[in-house]
Amino acid sequence: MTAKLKDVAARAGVSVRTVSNVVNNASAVAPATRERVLHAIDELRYRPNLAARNLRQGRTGLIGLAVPEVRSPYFGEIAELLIDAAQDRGWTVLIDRTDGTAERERRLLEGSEKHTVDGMIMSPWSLTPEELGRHSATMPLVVLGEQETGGTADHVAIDNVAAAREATAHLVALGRRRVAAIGLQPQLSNGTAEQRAQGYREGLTAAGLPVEALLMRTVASLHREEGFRAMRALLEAEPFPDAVFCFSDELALGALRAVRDHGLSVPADIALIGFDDIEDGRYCVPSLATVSPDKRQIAERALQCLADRVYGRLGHLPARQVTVPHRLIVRESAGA
Amino acid sequence: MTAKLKDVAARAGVSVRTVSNVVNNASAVAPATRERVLHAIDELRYRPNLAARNLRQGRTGLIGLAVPEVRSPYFGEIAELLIDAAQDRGWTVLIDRTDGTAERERRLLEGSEKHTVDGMIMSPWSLTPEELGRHSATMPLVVLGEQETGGTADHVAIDNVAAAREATAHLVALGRRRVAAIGLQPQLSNGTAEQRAQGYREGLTAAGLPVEALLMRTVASLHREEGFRAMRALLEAEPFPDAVFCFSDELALGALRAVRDHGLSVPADIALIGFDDIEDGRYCVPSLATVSPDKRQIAERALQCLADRVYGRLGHLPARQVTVPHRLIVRESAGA
DNA sequence: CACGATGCATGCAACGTTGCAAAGTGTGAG
DNA sequence: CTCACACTTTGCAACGTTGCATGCATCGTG
Repeated sequence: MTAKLKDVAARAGVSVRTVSNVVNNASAVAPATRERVLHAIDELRYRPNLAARNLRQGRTGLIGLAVPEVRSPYFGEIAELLIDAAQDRGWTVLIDRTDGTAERERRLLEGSEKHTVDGMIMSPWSLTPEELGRHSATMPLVVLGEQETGGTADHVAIDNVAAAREATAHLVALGRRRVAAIGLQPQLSNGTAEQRAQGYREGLTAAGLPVEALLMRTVASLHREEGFRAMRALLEAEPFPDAVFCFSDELALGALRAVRDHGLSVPADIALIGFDDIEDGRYCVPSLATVSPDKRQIAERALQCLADRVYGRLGHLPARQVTVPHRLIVRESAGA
Repeated sequence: MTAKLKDVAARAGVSVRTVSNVVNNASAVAPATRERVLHAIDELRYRPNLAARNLRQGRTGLIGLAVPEVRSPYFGEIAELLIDAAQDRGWTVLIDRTDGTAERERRLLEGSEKHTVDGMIMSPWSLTPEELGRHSATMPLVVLGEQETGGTADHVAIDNVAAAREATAHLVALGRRRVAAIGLQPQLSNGTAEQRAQGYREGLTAAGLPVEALLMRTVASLHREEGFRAMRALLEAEPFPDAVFCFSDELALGALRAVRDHGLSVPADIALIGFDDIEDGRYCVPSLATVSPDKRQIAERALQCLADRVYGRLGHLPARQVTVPHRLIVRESAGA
């Protein structure tokens, strides 16, 4: 059995309350007493029982992070940054994976109401904005990568439309005329893909190029396989695109492989730009041009929003929309 | 304020205790009563307060997972599999990142004694076996990827020596005579690198080849950059190696890039084999040969061990050593 | 009909901590 | 010498849940 406050108190010859005061250095404690208590704590290897503390205080020190998948490089990096930022604020992060299914996303939001976590950061995939908004009434919620949600959930994201427009514009600036897009997901209520598609169309239109349905490929996920599959489909139809804007770096890596398998060269025959700036893109051959969201700032701002809601009066703040900067990183795959 | 048992009890016109019985379907409850209680629970949107439950029961339903980094593909995949396996057992996984520093590893083990988690799974990097053993006395601990630890911690790992030997033997079987190794970490107490080095040496010796110090490169981490750096160093000295066994796929991906930058071809000029079988290796160009540990089984066995310790009497079982199978996957980078 | 067995429901206490209010101690000013 | 005041310490209650023991019907059996 582990030592508890009572044991420490007995050992140090003071009241339970005084030990608690020392542990939390709340209220004034005489230096001599503090010394004695600390010594007792050390001797008995006392560790506060978090369950009891949480019960008493009504907070758990845990926040939930729900992402479609942990192993994806993008979410992995985001998760790591969030954990750091959380630690600075004394929080521990509970990571959960939604697989991108509406059912798991819903279940997590409901489960998060079991007082397990003080708040939740979610990167939704299938859930409708309305549903997200409904839950934010019950518990502090920050949504990543999604705009325009009802309710009181805060939102942290980059300007996806602008980012996609810039990426497309860059490909056009290279002299490419048949710029394809891989990554549309019309079946999802998640608006991110639609925003990037919108930016892509705007980029083409601004350059006076037509928007061709045949150059826009839908995918079932943002994984390499899907990029591979979509690129192969593009290559089967004549004429080829001479550039492709992929809605994620992983899609781009899959596409890259398909182009090489087809005996063509990147960027000579087909230029590629991805999205997310994952580490792999910096080391593959050729290195991958990409749109780089400021991930550190995403993590920082998301936690700031959450802290405001958890410590401020819940529901008092209106929903906030935080836009984080991004930049286009030109590497070999797009003519660097 | 959220509803509690008392509120539900009042609503349903029964005692608090009966509601608790319904929630946990413990003890017999008359169908009619159960119905009434469930209805009240639904109306009030009651959710059990985990902090209170944990305090009462002395368990938290959380287990800790400490890995050097979350964003690394290998640990990301392992984490995901562990989360699945944990969920099957009603556990939630709390992921923590150690950065591979002894200080953070130590802090996590100590922190895990705050009754936050029921047990811990750790992939140690810098901590000495003795230190790990010491903590396993206080809390159920399962160690991944490390052998020969004192104390009562269980160990789950593949046979690293054999795996490295096989990888080396394969390169030799391709006709390569100057087989280098990238990934030694003599400064670490973590034994994994040493075991792989041992297997590498055995593989060379078995083929009648000399073990050359100049062909064995140390690294500071298992990241791409380090693989890149180490490979460049190997290329600067004449004569080149004609094959390289990297102690991780990430090292191999960095090395691959260095070889290409140097104007050489993989596998024609230099064959490469990595370790871990991460997803990236299947899609890069050329695809990466690798040693593939059975990750699913690692996760499954680790959780089995932990469950045995948490639910069985702590400390009653002697330390167990579980060896999980692996296999060599030959892809383009090693002559497929 | 009496009695024990069974099924169902309940009240009390406790898990380890902290908020609150108040008690005790000592110091300096009036 | 007394009183006000600051400093330090304390006891009690409560957070929401479940283990334990027990009460109260009802039922089946001898």
